[in-house]
Amino acid sequence: MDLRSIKTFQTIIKHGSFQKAAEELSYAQSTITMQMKKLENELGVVLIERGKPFQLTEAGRLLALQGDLLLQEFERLQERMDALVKGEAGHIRVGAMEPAASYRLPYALAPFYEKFPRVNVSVQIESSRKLIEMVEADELDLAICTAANVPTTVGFLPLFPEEVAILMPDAHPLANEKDISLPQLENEPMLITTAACPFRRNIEKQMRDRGLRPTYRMEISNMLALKHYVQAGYGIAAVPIRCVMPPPKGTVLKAIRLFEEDLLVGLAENKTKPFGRVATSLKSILQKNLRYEKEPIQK
DNA sequence: CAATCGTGTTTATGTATCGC
DNA sequence: GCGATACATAAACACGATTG
Repeated sequence: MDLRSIKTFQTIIKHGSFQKAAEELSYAQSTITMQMKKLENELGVVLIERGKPFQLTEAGRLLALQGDLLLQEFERLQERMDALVKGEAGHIRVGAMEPAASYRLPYALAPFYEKFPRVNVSVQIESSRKLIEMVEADELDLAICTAANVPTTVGFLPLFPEEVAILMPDAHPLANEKDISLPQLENEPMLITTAACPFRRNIEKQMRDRGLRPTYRMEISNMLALKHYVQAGYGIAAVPIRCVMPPPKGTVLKAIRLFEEDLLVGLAENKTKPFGRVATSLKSILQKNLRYEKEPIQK
C-alpha cells in the first residue's frame, strides 16, 4: 500500500468518478482502475461498490476517513523534513545538573527558542557523572555539568564557577559573623547532599586538605530541597548561591572564606559525533548565556 | 463509465567488478 | 572487507485501444 493509491482513492471520492480522478491526477483511466484493484487486494477488502453512481463500502468509508489523516500526517512530515534540511527544525537532547538545570538553563535557552521555534529540545536532569556517560553513549547532544571522569571521546568546555556559600537560620550563632571560615564549620552539624554530589565532594576535599573533618546531621539527595531543611532549623548547609537567592524567610546566606575553588561547570559534548547546525547554534547560545552576573551575598 | 488487454517504460533488485 | 558503480533482469507501472 502506498500513499499514491490512497491519494487516488481520495480523488475518486472527491469527484465521484474514476475518469475525473484520472484527469486531475494526469493518469490514464486504466491506471486508476489498476491502482484501486491493487489497493483492494492489498487491504483484502472491497472499497468501492461499482455502479452508477458508485458507492463506498464500510471499508471504503473508513479508508476515506483514515486516508485523509494519513495524507495530512505525511504533509506535516514532509514540511518538517524540509525544515530539517534547511536547519530550522530537529530534536536536540540537552542534559544538565542541578542547580544549572533549574536556575540557569530555562533563561539561557530563551534566545535559542526565539531563533529556532520549531526545534524540539528535551532536557534531562542527572548527576554530572551520569551526564558524561550519556554524552559518551550519544544519548545527549550537549550536557551542562562538572568535569567528572571525562573520557577522551568527550570534550569539556569550562564556562563558569558555581559559587558556594553557607545557608543558616538567622538565629544561628554564626549568623552574626561577617563571613565564615572552614574551621568554623568543623563542629557544625551540616545538611549535605549525597556522596556522589560534586558540591559535597568539593567541600569534603577542601576541609580534608586543611585537616578538618565535617560533622553531618542529615543527608538530603536533592540539592534544591536543602534550603527548606535549613529553614526548618535542621542545621546549616553549603549551597550553590544560585539556589538560594533570595534566601528563604528566616535564613541568611554567608560567604565562606578559604573557598578559593568553586566548582567549575561547563559544556560536555561527544567529540566523535558530528555537530549539526542547530546543535552548534545552541552551543554558542549556551556558552554566552549560562554565565551570570555575580550576585551580592546578604550580610 | 469502468474493466481488460497488449505493450512500452520505469523502477527495483541481484550480481559482478572496481578502488580504497 | 566495504562501499560505490555498472549492468542485466524481473517486477511494477502507465498507457491507448477496446469491450461489456
